[in-house]
Amino acid sequence: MKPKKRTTIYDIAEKLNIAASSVSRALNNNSIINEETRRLVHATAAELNYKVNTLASNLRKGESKTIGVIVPRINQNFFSNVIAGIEEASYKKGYNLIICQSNELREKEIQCVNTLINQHVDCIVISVSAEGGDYAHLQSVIDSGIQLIQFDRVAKELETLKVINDTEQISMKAVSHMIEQGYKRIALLEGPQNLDIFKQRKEGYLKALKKHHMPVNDELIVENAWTKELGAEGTKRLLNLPQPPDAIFASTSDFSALGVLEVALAMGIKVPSELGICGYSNEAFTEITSPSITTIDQFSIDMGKTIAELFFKEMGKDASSRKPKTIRIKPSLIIRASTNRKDKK
Amino acid sequence: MKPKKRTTIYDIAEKLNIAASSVSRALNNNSIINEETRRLVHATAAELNYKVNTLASNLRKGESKTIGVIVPRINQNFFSNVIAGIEEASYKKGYNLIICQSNELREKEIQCVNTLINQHVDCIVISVSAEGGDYAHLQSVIDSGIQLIQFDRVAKELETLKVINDTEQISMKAVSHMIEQGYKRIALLEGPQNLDIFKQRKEGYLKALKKHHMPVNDELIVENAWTKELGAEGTKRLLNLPQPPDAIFASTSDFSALGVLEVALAMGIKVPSELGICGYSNEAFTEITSPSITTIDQFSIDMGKTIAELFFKEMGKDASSRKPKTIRIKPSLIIRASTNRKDKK
DNA sequence: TTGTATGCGTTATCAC
DNA sequence: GTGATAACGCATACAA
Repeated sequence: MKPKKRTTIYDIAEKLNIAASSVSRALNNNSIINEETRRLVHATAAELNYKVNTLASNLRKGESKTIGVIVPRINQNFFSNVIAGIEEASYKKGYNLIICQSNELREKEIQCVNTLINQHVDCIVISVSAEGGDYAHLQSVIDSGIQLIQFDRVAKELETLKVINDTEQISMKAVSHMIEQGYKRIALLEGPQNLDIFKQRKEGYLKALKKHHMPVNDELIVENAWTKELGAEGTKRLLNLPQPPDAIFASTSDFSALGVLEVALAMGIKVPSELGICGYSNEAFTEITSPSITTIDQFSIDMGKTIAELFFKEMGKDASSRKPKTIRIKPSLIIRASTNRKDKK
Repeated sequence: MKPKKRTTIYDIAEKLNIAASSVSRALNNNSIINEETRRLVHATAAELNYKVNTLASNLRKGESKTIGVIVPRINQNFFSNVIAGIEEASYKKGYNLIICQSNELREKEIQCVNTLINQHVDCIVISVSAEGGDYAHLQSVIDSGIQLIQFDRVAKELETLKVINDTEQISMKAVSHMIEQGYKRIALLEGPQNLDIFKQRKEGYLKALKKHHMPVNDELIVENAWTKELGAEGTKRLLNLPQPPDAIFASTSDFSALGVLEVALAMGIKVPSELGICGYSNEAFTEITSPSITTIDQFSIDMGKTIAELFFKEMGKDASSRKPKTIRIKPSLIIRASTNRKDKK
């Protein structure tokens, strides 16, 4: 036996001897419908266990009430928090989320974009993969008349809605904080420079040094150190220099900061007295390492909510009157033990 | 100007002076179609930037190629890992994920279920919220002919597909391990007993005690201690008993285990020599606390993949020939410093 | 207030 | 091989 056919508005109409359109109206509490038929329709719908077919409804209405989200990895704290934020805000408005992960691969990202366009989502929210390349696929989202919102890792050349952190400024603040703590040779672990956010973190680092009239030392800048392992590796190199750094800004992530910490402890280097460490993202574990790690909170859940709210605010406007717009969320420097050598008793 | 109408198969048909049905066939490389027209259609489709309307296609075909996932919280390590696993496996098969979070609320969970039924998803994957109550809404999923797969937190009375851990067994193993380490008074932090998984963890604890002929002591069992804060609170009470425990099995989560650790350290109690601690879930941070925390790895990403594979395997069968089936994934005890007092030098 | 007719974009079933 | 046509389930313009 085949799975039983689901009841439609026609089944209800037939049973009540009225037109399907009336059923539709009654169900949507739409036009001025007789209270009695409205009641009857609802009762019968419940009785027959009727469920709207959102597919059909959306097809007819030309909207999907769905937001597509593409992130490099779903199971990364920052991203899952953003997603949770988007979900919370959009659910209230009756919107659903379709989630895809690009796994940091351009090819998969393109596939995801196409799937979401095909699904006729009303909006695509994306944080681009690290692989880089051109953004023709994102342009085609815009061309399809679908609202595009970039967040965190954005392609800045694309004129879209963007929700980002004030990355450069907070990075500058973090490095300035280390300088004020008396650190003299501050190293940088940097991320892939084809992503703007990592460029900006580096820029903040450079500006802080400049502002405090400190020299920029290329041997203190380590490329592509954005995992715990790469961070650890870079740290070993740094600490074995003739003139090793006395602080490290792991601008890529808290994971690389953790790599730094582990290497330092293994080498018997005292944190924060001999080496200051600052990470990025405020991962849960930064609070509980010993010493705890200074880091930057990106307010990821808020970011998600902001994204959803931005979409709903811009939703009404039709494609041609859309203006690019950037919302900046001010991150916050969380000073912990790993850079705090002045307040120590 | 309204957002420009998207091109349909009719636009292609018109341009090539053939029937829309032929376009459809060509696009799907379906029935035996002339190679030349096939080529032409594909070329024109690309030229006009044609994108299928999955909504329409799905409506016609009566399937959605979509899997709905409901979890208490998206941004919780275990769940985001499971989701990542499901995504990875189902993406390959051309399936999309719609994600909802119940926020541990029964009411929202019911809403999520309804939304997903309305969306005509092909399968609903759920880990039920802690609030409990009856499972009529899940029954209605089954009644709608939608495949239902429960994981981790399952309602065992419902005859559905289930993917779970061997919870009781691994809990027993964890407690046995502590006993073998020489701990004599082992306390339990337990979770909401309306959820089977927490019942089973307790059961494992009890069985381990029994097996080793150790007394069960009710004052060593703390109810509802499933956050870091509640874990800490419970620990304070335990450690202030006339006869305090010398080990704590934080069966609810690593977060409560962390609460235990912090309280112990604050009270100057040495871990593991004076107090053994075992958590649950293998959160990233358990590896980097000092001492590192013994815990249980649930293989969450594998669990996600298993769920997706199970769905695809059962997919062909129609609703009436579906049999309940439970797949058990063997978790693994990860012994770390917090319970290891024998191997110490 | 209600019914009739039509279309959303596809695909499947016929004919030819 | 290809074309015409109906149908998926719903919502709306229009008529009544």
